[in-house]
Amino acid sequence: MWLDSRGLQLSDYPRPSVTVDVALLTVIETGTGTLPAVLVARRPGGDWALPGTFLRIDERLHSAALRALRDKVGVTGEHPRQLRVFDDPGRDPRGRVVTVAHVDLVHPARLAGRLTDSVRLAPLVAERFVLPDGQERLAFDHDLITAEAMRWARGTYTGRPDPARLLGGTFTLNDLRRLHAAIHGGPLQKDTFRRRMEPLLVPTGERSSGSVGRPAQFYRRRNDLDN
Amino acid sequence: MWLDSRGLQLSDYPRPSVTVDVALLTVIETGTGTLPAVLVARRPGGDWALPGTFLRIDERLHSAALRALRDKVGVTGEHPRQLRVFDDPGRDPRGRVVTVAHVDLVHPARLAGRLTDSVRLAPLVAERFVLPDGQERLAFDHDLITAEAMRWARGTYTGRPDPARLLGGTFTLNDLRRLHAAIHGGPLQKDTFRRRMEPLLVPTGERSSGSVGRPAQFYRRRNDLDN
DNA sequence: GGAATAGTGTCTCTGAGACAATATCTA
DNA sequence: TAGATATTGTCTCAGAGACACTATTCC
Repeated sequence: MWLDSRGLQLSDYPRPSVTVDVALLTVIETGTGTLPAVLVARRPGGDWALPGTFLRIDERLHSAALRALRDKVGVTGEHPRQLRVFDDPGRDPRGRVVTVAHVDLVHPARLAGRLTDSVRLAPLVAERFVLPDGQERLAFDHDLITAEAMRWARGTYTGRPDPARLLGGTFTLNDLRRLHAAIHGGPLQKDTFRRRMEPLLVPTGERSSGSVGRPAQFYRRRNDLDN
Repeated sequence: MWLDSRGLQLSDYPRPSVTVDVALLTVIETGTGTLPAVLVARRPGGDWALPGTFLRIDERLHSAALRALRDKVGVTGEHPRQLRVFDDPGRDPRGRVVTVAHVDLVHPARLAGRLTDSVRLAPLVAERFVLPDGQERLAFDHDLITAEAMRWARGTYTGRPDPARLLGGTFTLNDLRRLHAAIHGGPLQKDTFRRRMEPLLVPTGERSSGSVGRPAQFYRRRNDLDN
């Protein structure tokens, strides 16, 4: 066992606890259009927070993030990435806790069966995530984390069709444009958008039907790029 | 004091230690040209590592990074930023330690007076940082950290003249181009480079002299942008 | 004048952005 | 047919990239 110059081991020193928190983002269809949303879980006290957990001593951050998703919101199969560490000394009333925030962006169908009274989706309206019960803020500093997670999502979607496969296998350019408008938070011109995206897509040959107007070509992502 | 449902507090649970490590990058002039370099410190065992320290329980990451720079390499006044957390379970032989890697890019004059037998600059040659004593690798996973730090540095210098003020107040476009070529790792065309940079600069009116060839205009950074 | 370095003119490509026309479906 | 949506034509503008030319200094 390793000992330092004073004969002490690492665990003899006071040190902060480490948690992971995961901002699991998705998009949902509402009456007024497509909106980004984040998955939140109700805590014992009744307030809402991102799923998170304490990092165990021999655990990797990625595993802890997966465990938080499985145990707190019943979601499996995601691929959370590190966002950054949040370390404000007053951020957790339980004691000194720094958290490694993670983020992922997933298809809403992966979450649909998991929603309960205490696991909900909070849609983004006017740059704020709207919580159930009309609550104003997420617990801890999770409002900061979700804001940074949305910035990450916008970054990954600019210039790429659908890296998180939010649209499934095939989609029309209108589907894709509505998705990007939702994530970006504003309208996008259809011809410019088409020309930027088309080289990254391949038409399937099938066309939409059943609705009014000229049928649209279906596309899928070119898989020779990180689309 | 906060207690959980089992009557235990946070410090009753086994948990990893947290360190911060700082990749302090700079550029140095050598006989063959300008090269990026990273500040390394010799450890008791004789191997080289980035300056780092354990995060104390009530300390912020930023403060710990500054403390590591002050205590381990005698450098003050820098502004390290978070890179990401490195958490490989075997990365530290002393026990379970995750590290929050930080990075900053500073003028070599800020380091020149601090170099000693055990505090040195390792220049980047052919995508590898060359250590003193002909040693192959940095301690722990610090080779991974320095590689990611260089990626960060390249990102911050693309499209901006000199955000880290590596050239001081005034410089010619040739000075600037040599700096960018060193950081980017390859040659840059002078006319294209000039046209991209000139809108971000303001000429001082003075011109170089004393050497062969047509004198060059001196410039400084426009400070109405994050240059 | 010759060597060396600084700075500019110009051409080609590419892509964004905007407007408007044309095409093809449903009701 | 009218209405709705998809798709394309075209014009302008800006910037990257490349090549070659001109300008100004020191020796």
